[in-house]
Amino acid sequence: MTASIPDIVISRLPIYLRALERLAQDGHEVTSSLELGKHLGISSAQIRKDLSHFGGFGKQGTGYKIKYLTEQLRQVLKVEQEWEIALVGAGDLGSAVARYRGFAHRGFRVAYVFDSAASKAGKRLGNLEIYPMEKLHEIISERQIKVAMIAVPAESAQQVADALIAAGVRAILNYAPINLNVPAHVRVQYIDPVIHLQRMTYYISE
Amino acid sequence: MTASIPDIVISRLPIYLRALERLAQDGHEVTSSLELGKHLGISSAQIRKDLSHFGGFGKQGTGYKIKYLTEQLRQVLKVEQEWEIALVGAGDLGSAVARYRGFAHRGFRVAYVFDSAASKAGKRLGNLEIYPMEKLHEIISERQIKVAMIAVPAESAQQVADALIAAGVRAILNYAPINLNVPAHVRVQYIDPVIHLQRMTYYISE
DNA sequence: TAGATTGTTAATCGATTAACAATC
DNA sequence: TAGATTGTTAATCGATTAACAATC
Repeated sequence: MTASIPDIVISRLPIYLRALERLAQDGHEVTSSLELGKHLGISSAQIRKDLSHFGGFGKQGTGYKIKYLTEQLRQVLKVEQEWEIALVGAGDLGSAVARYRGFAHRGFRVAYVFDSAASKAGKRLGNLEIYPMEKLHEIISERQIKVAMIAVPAESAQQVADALIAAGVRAILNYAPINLNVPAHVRVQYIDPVIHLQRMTYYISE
Repeated sequence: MTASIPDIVISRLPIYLRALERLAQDGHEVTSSLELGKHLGISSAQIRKDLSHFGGFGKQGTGYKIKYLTEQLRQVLKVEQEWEIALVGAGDLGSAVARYRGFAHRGFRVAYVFDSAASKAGKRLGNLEIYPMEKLHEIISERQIKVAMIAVPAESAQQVADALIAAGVRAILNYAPINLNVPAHVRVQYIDPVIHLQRMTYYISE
């Protein structure tokens, strides 16, 4: 615990968690680093090494109890309880994100939605009220929201990020196709489908 | 060109391209590895090293001409011309993806949409017709579609992937929260917002 | 017990960075 | 020319893998 754990290790834990949940759904109760590795295209040694940073979760000869390992990984990642998320942007993309049912049971819930359009303020998105940007600081700081998603055009993404951070947000998932400048205590992740697509076309030959 | 270029290098090129396009939009004509690196939080040495895999795109003393470097990177990534994309799944998420305007001018266009629901077949999504799954093989193989996106529930994602690959698809962007098993000649990328969120909460302390 | 699989060490492999000659 | 920045080499750093003793 003294030496900090490489971020690349942290980045694989959610993948393991997702695979474990699927194995559990399929009725499995126990798995091994070899089986998990085959599912994910990762070497068994890497999985064991990654997990060993946090403790010995398995048993020699038998492997890992799925339910137990799942609980442990949830604790490590701090997703045993639900984080309330603030979503900024209620356009096509923001609406789809707000309606996405995949957050439930994985540690997150979209709890507040903001949009700069005066025409949208007060309207509803599913069972959520859309708040104007003027309310952002008050709500986020009072409710101590730490996690946010940005689904606004690239041009306004940076200023939205600044406002979120000023209100206390510590983790931002940015759907706008632009790099954000943030202080060191804030984490940012990006979702840009084009980046992924461009990364694959390189390999497509005639 | 004989030694294959590391995938991690390829994965950064779209990021560089996106930053260059933004600089161009902001009226810049020239940049340097140092400036680009500051924007992206990457060392200038890494940027120069990455680019040098493909040729000398800059000039000592002055840096890189943005327009020229942009063209070169587009060629390397094979996105000078537009790829037609097949989208499978026309639910909330698929609809938002189909309507997303960020593909234009970045090398991609959603050209065909498929959905398994009989109720949706023949309906329109924007200006695109929704085809039934039965048409998938015929259309994708005849039009030689090589790139596809999957926006169906996790339970059916693998069989959709199998069908796409059988029809000739070589690159899949998967929005379903599940790992796909694909043959070696097919590339897969994943978009799962929860994975990104879980990767950040680890770092949030009280 | 015999077989299987973990956790961990050491070896290998690969990626990043520092430094600088080349040169615009 | 003097200053700046590239492209590239060598050094450093870190991550992955192989191997195996420990042990269930």
